[in-house]
Amino acid sequence: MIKTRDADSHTKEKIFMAASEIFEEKGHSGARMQEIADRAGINKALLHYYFRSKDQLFKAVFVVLMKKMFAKIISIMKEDMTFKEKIKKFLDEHIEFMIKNPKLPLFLLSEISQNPEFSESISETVRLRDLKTMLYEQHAKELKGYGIKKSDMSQLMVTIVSFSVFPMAAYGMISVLMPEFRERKKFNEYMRERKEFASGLLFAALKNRKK
Amino acid sequence: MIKTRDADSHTKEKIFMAASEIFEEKGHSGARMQEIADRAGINKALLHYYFRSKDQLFKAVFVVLMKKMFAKIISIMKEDMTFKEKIKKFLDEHIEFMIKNPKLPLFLLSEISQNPEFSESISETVRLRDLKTMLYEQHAKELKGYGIKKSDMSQLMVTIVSFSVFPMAAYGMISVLMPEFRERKKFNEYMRERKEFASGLLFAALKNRKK
DNA sequence: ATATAGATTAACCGAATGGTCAAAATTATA
DNA sequence: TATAATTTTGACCATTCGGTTAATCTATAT
Repeated sequence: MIKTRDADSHTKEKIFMAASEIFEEKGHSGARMQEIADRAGINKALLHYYFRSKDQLFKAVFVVLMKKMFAKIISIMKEDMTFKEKIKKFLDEHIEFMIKNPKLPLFLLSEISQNPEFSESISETVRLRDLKTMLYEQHAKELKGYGIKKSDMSQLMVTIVSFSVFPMAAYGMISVLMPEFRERKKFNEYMRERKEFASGLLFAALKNRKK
Repeated sequence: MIKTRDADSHTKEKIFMAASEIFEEKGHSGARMQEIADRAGINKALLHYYFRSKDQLFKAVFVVLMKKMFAKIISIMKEDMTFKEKIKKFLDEHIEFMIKNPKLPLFLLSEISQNPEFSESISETVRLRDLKTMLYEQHAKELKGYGIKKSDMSQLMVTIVSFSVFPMAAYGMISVLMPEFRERKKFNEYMRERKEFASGLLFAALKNRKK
């Protein structure tokens, strides 16, 4: 077998990065192969040489971005900490991650909604079968202390994620309604304040909840 | 002037409805004029007869859907109630509205993010200049009682909206991670439970917040 | 009945788009 | 250096897509 030269992975990576950017910005149907080629600085035919079709290129990008998004979440949830510590760490790191990848959340939400057929390839990729059950069993005492039943977990988990993800996904809308956030720096500041606000709100409520 | 026959407005409305559905499902770039014509049961040329171009048709639909989404929010916020009552009513009616229009939230978030040039036509359309300031002045005493400063309002408002909007926008993702919600009925149930959960969480926290 | 204006359609157009192919260029191997 | 394998490119193809046009149809007014 002949070895691949370093140009190989290099080019493939350039394509992959360009594709990630374009797809994140414009989505699957809005992206153009030509534009991806241009940004990668290569000929369009090369796209099809490395990735057979637009769909396959998209799928490759999508799966990686999906993993990227969930990797951190899952690893934090598996660490050896109290529930409260986990949530705080999650808010901190997840918000920092999204500040570096601001278009990612909305991209993932949109594409998964428009292409439900990816569902399968995702649940294979993102291994977290039943995160909420796992978490509940792991922190049963602490959570019961907060007055949280197992049946509350879906509401709780979605709420926690929404604290960080929603403002990021809704950035466009927010910056229209609150023009002070058109400046990206101001918005990032806002997101960082949100770490404290969200965990403060959540645990103030939970503290109050136990009877 | 010759009067328009009933076919006129009827047809235009059929087109508009078909376009709304298709655009909501697939977004601006994913939608096809032919598909819209098919769903409306008319010839493609008629689309261009009533609305000059795809962009204009889209814009017409977008503005109306945007109004539809904000109309209720704004009217509730202007009613004569306590802040707490407003929030509860908002959660109730907004969630019921979204159950009837499940694709709408994600569609608006996506399109506004991809076409920031709509910003202008929106801020004209959606009149709520500075809702959070208005609300704060209206409920100054009540909010101060909760320990909320004016500077907390952006965090608070986004949080309240996220309670209802996020799970709806993230339905695709949620139904992958929590397969029990693939059944739309179960998910709607979940959303209705959320009314209580959200206001419960919020006001439990606020109660705890005042020192 | 005939003329008129608006509504609707089939057929068509040009540009854009995803994709292919054979040749050229580059790199690795013998 | 010669040869084989891989990478890269320009030119090209078929299809899709938004949009146009001229003709047909329908209803109303005179």
